[in-house]
Amino acid sequence: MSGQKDTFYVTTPIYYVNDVPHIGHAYTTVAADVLARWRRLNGDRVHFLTGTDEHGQKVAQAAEQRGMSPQEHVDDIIPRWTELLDLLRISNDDFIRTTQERHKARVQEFMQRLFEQGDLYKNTYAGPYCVRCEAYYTVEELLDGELCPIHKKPVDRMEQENWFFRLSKYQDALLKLYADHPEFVRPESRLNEVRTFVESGLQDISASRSAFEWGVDVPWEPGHVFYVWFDALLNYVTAAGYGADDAAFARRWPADVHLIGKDIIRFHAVYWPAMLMAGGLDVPKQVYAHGFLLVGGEKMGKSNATGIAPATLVDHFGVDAYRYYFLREISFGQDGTFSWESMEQRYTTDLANDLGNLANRVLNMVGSYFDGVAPEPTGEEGDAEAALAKDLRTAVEGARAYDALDFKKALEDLWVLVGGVNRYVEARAPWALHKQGARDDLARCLYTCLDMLRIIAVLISPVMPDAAVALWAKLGLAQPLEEQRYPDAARPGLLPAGSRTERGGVLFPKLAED
RNA sequence: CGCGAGGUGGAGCAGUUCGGUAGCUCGCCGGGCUCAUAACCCGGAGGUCGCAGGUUCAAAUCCUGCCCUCGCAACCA
Repeated sequence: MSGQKDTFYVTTPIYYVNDVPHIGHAYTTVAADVLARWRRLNGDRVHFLTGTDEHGQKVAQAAEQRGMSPQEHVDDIIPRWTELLDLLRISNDDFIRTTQERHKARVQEFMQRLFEQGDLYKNTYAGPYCVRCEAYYTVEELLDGELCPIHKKPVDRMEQENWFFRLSKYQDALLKLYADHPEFVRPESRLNEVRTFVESGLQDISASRSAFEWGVDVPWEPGHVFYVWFDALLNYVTAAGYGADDAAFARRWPADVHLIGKDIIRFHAVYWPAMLMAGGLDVPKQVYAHGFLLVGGEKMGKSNATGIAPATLVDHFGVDAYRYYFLREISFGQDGTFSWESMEQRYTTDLANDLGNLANRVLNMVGSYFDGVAPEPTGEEGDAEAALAKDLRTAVEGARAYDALDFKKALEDLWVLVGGVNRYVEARAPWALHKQGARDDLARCLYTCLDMLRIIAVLISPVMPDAAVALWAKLGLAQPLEEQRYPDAARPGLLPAGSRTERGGVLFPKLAED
């Protein structure tokens, strides 16, 4: 019974099960996975959660159209999401579905508590309502005064008796949270946005729906289900063991970081901490909102998003390149543009030419000059080694940028080392040393190259797990890659001389012309 | 006066917190090397850092005003 938090807990949003997975979903999920793998590399105990949001009116309607029960429907389409995780090598420790009993029962308990302490009250809400959006609109928001601004379809007039959450009661507590813990919302510009919103005055929000049944039942009010956001947000605690496994929950909660897209920041940075305060739980340490992916210069929507399924890109570029591209190309907190051309360029330049070719040329020389056995580094070190040592420091220190979710910086700094080893090879010209018969210098040079490749394999492993393992295998290292720890494994000289390396088999083959 | 983000060589970006040689990738030009996936390495051309003022010995970086682009503006993820 430690009762102490000792686990790094990272989450993605739970994805709306009716959606078709697109690169936006994959972006958040990959980033969370890289963070999880990075913390594991640091020796932390990690709990990485993702999952699906399966309630709501649209799900029920989709099911009805297919002549299925809602549960049959979601069970049927859930593989879309689990396949995405496999496709992208996501190392989540748990996968929550909001239709699971472990979730629903705990949601009811949590909300019952809010009800009993008076944080929920009954009121009537009336207004224009779009069924497809599952949302009320104000008259001003409607197109021509009668059409849903998103679906361009006529809206219904809806009047519901709803249960409301006293969000307004937590306004001051939220402002205190932002003041005391500015790191609660990242990047900083998002915090400013959130603070301004809260300062402008919070209204209570409805927490239940009575027009349909597909949701978590409100225990004290038959015919009502909880509004899907209350249901959905609570996944972060129900999946961590809240109310079911107190020991596990204590080790995990509060979450270290909720990774989200900037579109849902209000729910995570305002409603969610207010709910937790009401429920007597700690708020998460951080909500990190990343930017949007733009496609063809436009905000990604359903139309252009579905045109580029993650699977299409993975088929063409491979899973490692997929993961690498989005994190290297785009500043995580900001919007970024996806294009097929830039992805091709990243692949060819960074992966095939710089890294893949480096591994290939080094392993080839070790094969030719030392029969594939890593030599003892007998020769003296010189200026070339000193320059390389500087690049190594850049890469090793740069890796800490993973902690700030600055993937771009971490990878940029790592590629300083990749370039550095290429420069080192040029400076030492091992092919010339071989011709001169300078065996000691040649051994020093190629040992150093192999040792640097070992470190590179460790440092790329959070981002490119498959490529890291492949490179690790080529180096003939006996100790498993997953047992390596940062920063110890990034110290030079740890590659055992005598390792049997393997030539041939290209890490990142040139893309086929098409 | 709604809020926020962005406007840096041909393209895409970093740098702006704590002012002081304008950096990276790609593209272009020239050279080197030959171990390697025609890959790698070196050098070069190219920018009044949106505009106009101000502070300062010194501003992409601080202050003021303005212009342009894009999001958000309460229950659609």
